[in-house]
Amino acid sequence: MSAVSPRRSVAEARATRTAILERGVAIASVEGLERLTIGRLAVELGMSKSGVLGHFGSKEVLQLEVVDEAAAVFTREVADRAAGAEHGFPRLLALSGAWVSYLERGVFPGGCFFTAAGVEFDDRPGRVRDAVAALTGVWEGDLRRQARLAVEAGDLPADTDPDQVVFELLGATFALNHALRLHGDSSALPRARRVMARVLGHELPR
Amino acid sequence: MSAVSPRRSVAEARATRTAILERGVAIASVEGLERLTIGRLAVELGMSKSGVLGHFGSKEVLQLEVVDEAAAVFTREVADRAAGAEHGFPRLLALSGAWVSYLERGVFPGGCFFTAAGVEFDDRPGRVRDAVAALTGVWEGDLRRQARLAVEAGDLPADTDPDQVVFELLGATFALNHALRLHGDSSALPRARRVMARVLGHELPR
DNA sequence: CCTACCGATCGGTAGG
DNA sequence: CCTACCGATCGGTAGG
Repeated sequence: MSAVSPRRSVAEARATRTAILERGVAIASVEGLERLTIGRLAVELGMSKSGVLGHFGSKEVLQLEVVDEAAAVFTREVADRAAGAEHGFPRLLALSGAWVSYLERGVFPGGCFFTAAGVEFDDRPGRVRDAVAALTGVWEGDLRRQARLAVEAGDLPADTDPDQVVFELLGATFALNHALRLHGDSSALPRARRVMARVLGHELPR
Repeated sequence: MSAVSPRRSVAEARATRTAILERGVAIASVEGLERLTIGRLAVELGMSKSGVLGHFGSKEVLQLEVVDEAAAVFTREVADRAAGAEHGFPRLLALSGAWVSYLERGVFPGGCFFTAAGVEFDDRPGRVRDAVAALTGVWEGDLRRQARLAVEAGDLPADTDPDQVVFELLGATFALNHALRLHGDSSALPRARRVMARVLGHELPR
């Protein structure tokens, strides 16, 4: 009979690590990356604190890995859903629709993970802040690129500022997340779609 | 000779209380209402923990008073600056301009207090969440009322949805706060003004 | 992966 | 307004 707790196989260790990160993303989206504590993860997963910590070495590394896991979820639930659309205007439209759908579906139990993490860490220097800012920046850069391509292809007016487009799409999702989470007001969903449709000059796909 | 520390006068106690709240608002805007700890306030103000706590009785009451103090600052720095404009369209325009100016001036050291508090508490039931949601709701209601008056006066198109106007103004300020705080990107200031000017059909006052 | 432990800090109380 | 203290929890380490 093999021992029950110590010395798990590599595959088992990896499964444990995944379970920690998935639970961590859920906790952090609801209560923030700071309230994601090692002891709490340990209790919820039926492990010891040092068992949890052993996978990461420090809380900061745990936070960084949770941020990366959240980015993987966002990519899967938003970007990948638009991957079938051609670059430029069709992709921009598909990304916008998938972005609203991601909030509508409540992919993270606490709303948009990156909205929460951005506000939580924007004034705290460190690796977590840098990671959140970089990932957000990549997403905004992707959108900007699609907007630029759409202008070049003549699908958006020639005087369209791609940065302005990204700014307005971001604003719509922030305002939507706010209405849904703080006020429980789902009537903001068509409002967000309406803003995006106006910015892009076209109805969003569902 | 009167004693140096215990038994302050009523006026002195009130001054101490004000100092605690002002420091508390600053800390909370940067690091959040949760990291606003009694011990930290005590150290920064050169007091004992129980000296700080004695003014409020519990951390939750301290947080509620800090939220109220932040609301007073917001009223002074935004709403009051537009109080000279007539109700309806002029007021809506003045409020929007003052709102962007409030973010540009960096009234709170950590950016918009209510954006931060809203995201921090939106998924945590309790009195703090209720207070933040209520204050935000009052502000949104004020804006909606001015938008409605503007429609009734014919200053905004008759088919304008006041809720949509408020949603888009909110989005502009959320996106602006995000760009300023997370990316240090002040080029978002004219973008926010541009969004608002389009929503209102008129340039913002400075 | 565990137990056992560390110093630091949390919110809060007793008593003056 | 203070000192002195409480139990709980924090991140993290030693050693297996």
